[in-house]
Amino acid sequence: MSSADSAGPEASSFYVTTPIYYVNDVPHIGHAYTTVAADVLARWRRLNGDRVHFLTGVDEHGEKNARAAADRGLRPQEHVDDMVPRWRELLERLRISNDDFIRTTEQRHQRRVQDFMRRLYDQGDLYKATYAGPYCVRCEAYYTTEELVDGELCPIHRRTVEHLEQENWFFRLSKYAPDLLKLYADHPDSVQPDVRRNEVRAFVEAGLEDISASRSAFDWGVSVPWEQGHVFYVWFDALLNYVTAIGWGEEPETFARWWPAGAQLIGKDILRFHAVYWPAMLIAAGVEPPEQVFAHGFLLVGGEKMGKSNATGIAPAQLLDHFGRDCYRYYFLREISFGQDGTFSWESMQARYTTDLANDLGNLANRVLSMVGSYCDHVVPEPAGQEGEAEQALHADHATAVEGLAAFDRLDFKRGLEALWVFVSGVNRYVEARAPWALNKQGATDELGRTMYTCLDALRIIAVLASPVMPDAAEALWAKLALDGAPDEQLLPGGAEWGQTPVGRRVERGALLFPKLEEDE
RNA sequence: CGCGAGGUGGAGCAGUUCGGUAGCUCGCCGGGCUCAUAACCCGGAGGUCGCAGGUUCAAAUCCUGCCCUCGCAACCA
Repeated sequence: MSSADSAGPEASSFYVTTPIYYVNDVPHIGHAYTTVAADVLARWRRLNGDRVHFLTGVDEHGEKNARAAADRGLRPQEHVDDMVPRWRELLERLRISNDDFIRTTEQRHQRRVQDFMRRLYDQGDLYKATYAGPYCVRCEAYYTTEELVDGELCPIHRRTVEHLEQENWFFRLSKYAPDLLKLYADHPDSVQPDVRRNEVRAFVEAGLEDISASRSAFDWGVSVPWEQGHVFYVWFDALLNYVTAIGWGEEPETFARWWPAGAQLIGKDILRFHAVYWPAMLIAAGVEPPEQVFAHGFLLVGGEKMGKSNATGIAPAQLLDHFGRDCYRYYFLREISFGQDGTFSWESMQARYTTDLANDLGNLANRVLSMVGSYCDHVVPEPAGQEGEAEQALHADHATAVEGLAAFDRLDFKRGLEALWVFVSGVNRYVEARAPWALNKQGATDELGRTMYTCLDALRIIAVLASPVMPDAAEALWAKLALDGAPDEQLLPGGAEWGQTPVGRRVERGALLFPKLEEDE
């Protein structure tokens, strides 16, 4: 938990990234999953007073894009320009609060990639060698003969591979194995979860080979400045986005402010690139590795792994249309342990919506506001009367939520949301315990005021605490309570403390926060 | 002996680090309340914790063997 009593109130900086997505892909729930998690983390850190820089973007280079462009009769740049908007649309629909969006075709990126790579070149970490073998264009990868299916098909795409012989520049990855092992040992947080770190450590311990860092068979990439006809291998280009976007080599102050990244979120499929190659590149260039690379699990659909390659993707738009943005953001983080594989199903999403959002939270807001309307003439009453056992129980639930949400710091969103819901149901229990309808009948005005004030105040706190995950609902609740400012402008821990709801405001019951959905499909 | 993860009431999971009443969500059954989106609250039934041994006063938790599932195995969101 962040210490509230540390002397220096100056905000710490936190840089969070998602992978840059391959423009040529169709956005699916896997992409959205990583992006939402990063967004929640970013919003959570902001809520806790950190200065946050949140980066996402797209990877536009590589032979695959060049070929896709050719198929459409377009120049590569025209093709990627045409593809980028749908990625931006996804961010908007999910209400992602990224501070920057990088495209690898941008000049700022290309220039800095060249500078970075030249540095490795100048110090002898890149050397020229011939690489030959079966090559899958769609993977942009060489395979060994044993890996091929039926001796000629790419194991991923089941397409015929090509035989390629290229003069490539190689990066002396093997040289940095000791540094990597030291990194894993000294900074266990640098690769998370632990399982994943063990995996990469075992991989590195088994011995590293150097990896090719350039391609000469095509030209859609960042050109190698010291050799005509070569472009950098797309992974070197892509990984460097994390530092080029914050001014590496050209804006030292900006760079120093954000780097090293506090959290780089990835899917476990690209673990090796981010937990081995990436820190090795940085170490080679004399740059600190990120504080944390966190690999989440896969979303399984009907027990099947989904991914961009096997195209079993489900369109986020379909889910967003049906369940809405807040539910989308909530569902995946609440249902699945971040870091482990998890199963997505329409039914479980429907269940989460109905139970957690409509019944527990939405109905709570509605019943409280309804009672304030009937019993208090729509006005926030004085918290008169005495606190009793009911309030004490509620305070305990509140503490559970506040403490439990610190799990977000460890990217354990599921635990954090579980804790928050202890408080949500705690307020429902509180309503039962106090039975405002009975107090109203008895004419126990003071007790009634205390009760309704406490409920409204609790809703205010819930709006603040839920705002990183459900920004829309948090705002809607905020408006109903006639509060000033916005839920995400509050700061923890103060913003989630009791007694800050102003008395005397007129509150609005308004529309349901989460109306029940038709039980279709 | 390639590396790793996992097998817990109908479903999905937690608990296994530092052995000692097996917990949660959904579902099911019963009760309560009536402010609320047939919502909310309380209680209950239901488990040989993959299999077989072992250590121990005591094991889901430690040890051994086996079975099953799933990832990774060099450049594949």
